[in-house]
Amino acid sequence: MTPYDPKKIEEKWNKKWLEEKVFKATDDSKKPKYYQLETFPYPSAAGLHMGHPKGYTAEDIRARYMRMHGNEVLYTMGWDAFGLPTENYAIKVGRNPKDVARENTDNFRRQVQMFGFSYDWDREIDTSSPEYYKWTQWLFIQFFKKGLAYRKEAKVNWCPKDQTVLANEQVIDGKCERCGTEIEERMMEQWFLKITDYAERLLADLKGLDWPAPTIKRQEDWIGKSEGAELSFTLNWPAPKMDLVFATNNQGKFKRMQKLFAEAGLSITLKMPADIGIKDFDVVEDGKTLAENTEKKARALAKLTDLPVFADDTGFFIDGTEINPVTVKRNALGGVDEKSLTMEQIAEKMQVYYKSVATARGGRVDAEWHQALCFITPERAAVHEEAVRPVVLTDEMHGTFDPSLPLRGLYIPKATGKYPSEETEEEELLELKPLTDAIKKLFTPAIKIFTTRPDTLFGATYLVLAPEHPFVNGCIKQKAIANIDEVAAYVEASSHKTDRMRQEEVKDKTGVELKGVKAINPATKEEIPIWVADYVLGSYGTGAIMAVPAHDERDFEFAKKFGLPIKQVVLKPNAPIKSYLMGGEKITDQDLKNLDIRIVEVIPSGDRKIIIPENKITDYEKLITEKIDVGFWNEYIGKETVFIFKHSDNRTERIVLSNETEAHINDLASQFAKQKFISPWLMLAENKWYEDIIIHLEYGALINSGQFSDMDSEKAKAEITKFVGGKMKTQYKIRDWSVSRQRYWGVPIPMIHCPKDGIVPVPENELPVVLPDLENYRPQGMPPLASSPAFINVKCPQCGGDAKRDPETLDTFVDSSWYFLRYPDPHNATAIFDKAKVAHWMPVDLYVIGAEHTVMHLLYSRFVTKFLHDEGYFSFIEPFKKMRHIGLIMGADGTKMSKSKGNVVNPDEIVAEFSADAMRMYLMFLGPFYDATPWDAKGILGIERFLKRFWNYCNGVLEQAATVSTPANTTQKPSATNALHRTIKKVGDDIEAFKFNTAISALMILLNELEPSAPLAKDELVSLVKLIHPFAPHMCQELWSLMGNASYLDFEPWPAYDPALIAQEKITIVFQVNGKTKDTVSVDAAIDEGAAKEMALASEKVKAALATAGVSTPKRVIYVDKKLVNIVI
RNA sequence: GCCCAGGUGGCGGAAUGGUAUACGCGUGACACUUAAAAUGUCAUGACCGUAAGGUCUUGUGGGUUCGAGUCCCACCCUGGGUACCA
Repeated sequence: MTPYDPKKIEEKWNKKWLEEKVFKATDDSKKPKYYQLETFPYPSAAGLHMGHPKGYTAEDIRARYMRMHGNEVLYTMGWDAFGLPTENYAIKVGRNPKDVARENTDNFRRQVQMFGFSYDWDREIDTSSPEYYKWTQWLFIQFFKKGLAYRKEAKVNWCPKDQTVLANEQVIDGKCERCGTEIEERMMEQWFLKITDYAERLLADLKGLDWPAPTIKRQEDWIGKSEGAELSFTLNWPAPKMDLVFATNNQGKFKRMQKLFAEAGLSITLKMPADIGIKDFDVVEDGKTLAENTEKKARALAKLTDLPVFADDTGFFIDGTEINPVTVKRNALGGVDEKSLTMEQIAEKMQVYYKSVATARGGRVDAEWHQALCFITPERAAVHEEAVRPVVLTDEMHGTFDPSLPLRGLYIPKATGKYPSEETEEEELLELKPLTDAIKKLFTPAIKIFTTRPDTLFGATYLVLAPEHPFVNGCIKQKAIANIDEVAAYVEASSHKTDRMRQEEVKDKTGVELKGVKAINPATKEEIPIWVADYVLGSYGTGAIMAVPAHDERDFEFAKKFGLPIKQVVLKPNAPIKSYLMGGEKITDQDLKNLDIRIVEVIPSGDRKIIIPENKITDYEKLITEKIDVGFWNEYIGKETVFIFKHSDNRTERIVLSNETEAHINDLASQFAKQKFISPWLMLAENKWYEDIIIHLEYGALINSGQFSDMDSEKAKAEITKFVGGKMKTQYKIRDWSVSRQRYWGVPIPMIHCPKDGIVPVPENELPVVLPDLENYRPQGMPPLASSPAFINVKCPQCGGDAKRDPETLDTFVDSSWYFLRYPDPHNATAIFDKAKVAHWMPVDLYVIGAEHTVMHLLYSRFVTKFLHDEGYFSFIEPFKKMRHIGLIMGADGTKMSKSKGNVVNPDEIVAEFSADAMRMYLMFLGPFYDATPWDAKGILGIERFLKRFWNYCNGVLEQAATVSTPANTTQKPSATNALHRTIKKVGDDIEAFKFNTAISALMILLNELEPSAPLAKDELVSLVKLIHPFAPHMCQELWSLMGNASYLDFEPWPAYDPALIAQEKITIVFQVNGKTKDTVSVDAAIDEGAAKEMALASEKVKAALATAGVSTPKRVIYVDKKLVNIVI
């Protein structure tokens, strides 16, 4: 018998697989494609940790399994080789990061090759190679060209000692990971990718993906969509008198606007740019929405003057969809350069275009005419307003053409029903009313807030602004408030706070009031105070909130601390609650436990006595009135309602009430709430009921809300928003992706800063911008690349003048956000990939990834995919069809493996001591693939034994077949064949379901059954070897070869099973009495109900059990097919 | 705090509402051996019992069901994520 020598076998096959390129994936194969993506590792100096081979083994099993099912499998390996740890390590040891990375990569490659993973090594990629990062740079330039890569000021973590920016992960407890110095936050101009533009699609397209549900949820949470309303709170300030520049050079338009301003009753003097000496300002119209365009235009002008600026922009909406003004103009002009045309020519072309739109839709089309307004305040804040007028688009040309009003004659205003040219002056003003109103609103001092609970507007008792809100700045600058110093100091102090420090203050909110200014609640018309507090973030929504302390926890705490009014406006629906205040003393969960009760509802006891109107007293209410001392609540025990009274001497008393009173009591409770306990303006200072108010965030019937009282709060959202002239709005939490890194070991950002032309991308035919070798990689207050004149100094590709390269590098997440698109065509030197190849292989059919990467990497990869889809590179919109997660391998002590704990298991040592096959199989056997499981050093012995036994068994069968004249299958028991078929089914099902642990256990069970006396026929043995092959490929390939085959087992068909043979197996039927097992019998699978019941009643053990119970005839006999008979007595 | 996952022998873990503890580790006994290792055989949830057998047991307490680890309600604990997102 050949002894099992795994070292030799594994070395032999690893070498052959590599040299013969056995697993090379063919692009034009006729087999169905299957693309399996492996998380490409970050090659650290420490080498692979156990988590890598766990995930990789699972994928290798699947890859080999899929090949045996006739698929052409694309299965690859690469290196995410750029990154900070390598750079830091290189600095520490005084070497070049490139050399360090190469060594690490070599070591990783050696290790994964040792495990025998079936990669196509011809497709190996490395993000730090110029061949790869050329395309990372190219990708960045495509983003830039589409306006999706831009620069803005952003907060960064700065280590003053290391003179560098740190990633969030490098900041531990507010200190630098390496030197322990307290980090600072600095504002720096950085590159961003505009992932926010894709927020809605990134959210919507999650539907239908075969991903773990928690992962989908985390993506959703990260995108953080909130639907709510934007509401405007006017201030008790007069509209300001001021000079205002209107962003137009068109006399007609200007005069018209002047008229509207006068109509709005504003004491504002409008000026044309020419009036203040500005001849030309840059009117770029390439924004996305009307509002964005308008602001862009306004900002462009504002750059040239200190005066406040006003701009507008217009567009049609048909069926609620904006006809993008840029698109419209582009379509209308038909590729002709705008600059070569006169105003009249442009107008004419626009008319023709609109006419064609109307004609295309059948002549007359209902539409909306939107006019976006933007006001740049003296503080340089942008305030927006939008006027909407319903119109009918028509294809009839009408009236005289007015070049200043290009669209007149093409629509009929709904307000007047006449063509604009036929309107009287009064009619025209009527038609323009929404615009006048919008203008009026725009210049009436007001604060916009975003809320998800517009239904609680009547309960908004104060406003809170973020310290960075422009209005706060304006108040300080214009000395418009009574406590300037206090507010300025607060703003100043919070600007020095790090986000971390803000977080620590969650429990203790700070803030100051803006004294001398009040806002007006648009619903109640009452004046409410305005506060500045850093619990409101400047970066979300409008940077301002309405505070509804009765229905928002943060507002509640703030109101409590500063004695602000709390007004309840939503009734709490009947629901259990956990804790409450009673008699000034908090009842804890432990108290409830001691009382052995369950709280169902708590009725606030007001001023400690319940007062019931005399004429309404019923017996039960009388009972309550008499009994009540401190408080009471009711709860349900079993099916009864119990009233519990708490008295001032801490005595509790319980009275059981019948069922029918329950509704009555509840009704009573809600009446109390309305009549007595919920005062419309509950002031902390004046009212000691305060503590009995239970803030809640639920939906219910509105109270104290004027005409909306009694309305359901969900419904009231839209109604109240409409009532106060707000608009429904969707907000996202996701922020744009910051990609600048001020470090060396990454992809150089392919941009050139020219003093004349601004930011210019490196021409694509000059890519890659190669990362230069430097003398010193240490960042010294500036990015390392900035210190290399040879790298930095460059000629501007546009003007040819002196310019500088961008000295920063890209976040490594950019490298990994597209690597799966490179494997289909890894060596393409002329394009990022060949479209046909990507169309063939993508999307990824299976991606196995650590649960720790479920947010960033996936979000970025999906974003890049959608972007390239939009650019026309492929038709799919999601990169990863199916995804599964790896659970961690923990140390033997059940905690995460770490050097400091000394519980790290080194894969090299395990392979040296046992074998690669044993390690692969043991990793799969440890526990469920998705769960974190501890590495038990002894457990692998079981796998080693199994492999040896299996080897010996196979060799035994083969020898017997060779020496004994009778064919092996004559000695075989039928049950062995049946067991084999049962196991073929089980292993296949389990591999499909990622249940590798139970697949292996099924194989062990089979071997236990086969040994020692149930040999399989030789062809059956082949099936068995194939079955184990994905788990232990070296050994199985060797066995296959010992059987005299020259081929590779991976391309042999997966064994089929015969369901009829599985059905022939004996089954065990259980006999129960009242659900307790009394007897088991082994029967043929063909047993029917009658026979089974008969056998059960005939069973001695069942008879004995019946006799003991003194029962002769059972009440019922239940039969579960092929499972059990339960006799109910 | 909120969200997610999970609590089953000495350990890792198995179980479409149907024999709880498969499979493996460990442990014990035995066989082989001069001996040890390796290998093989048997046993191995707890308690009571000489035994036959019985009782209990899947974090806790209830519920639904002929029957619950599995479904429902409440609670406790552990792990992970998140953090003032209005």
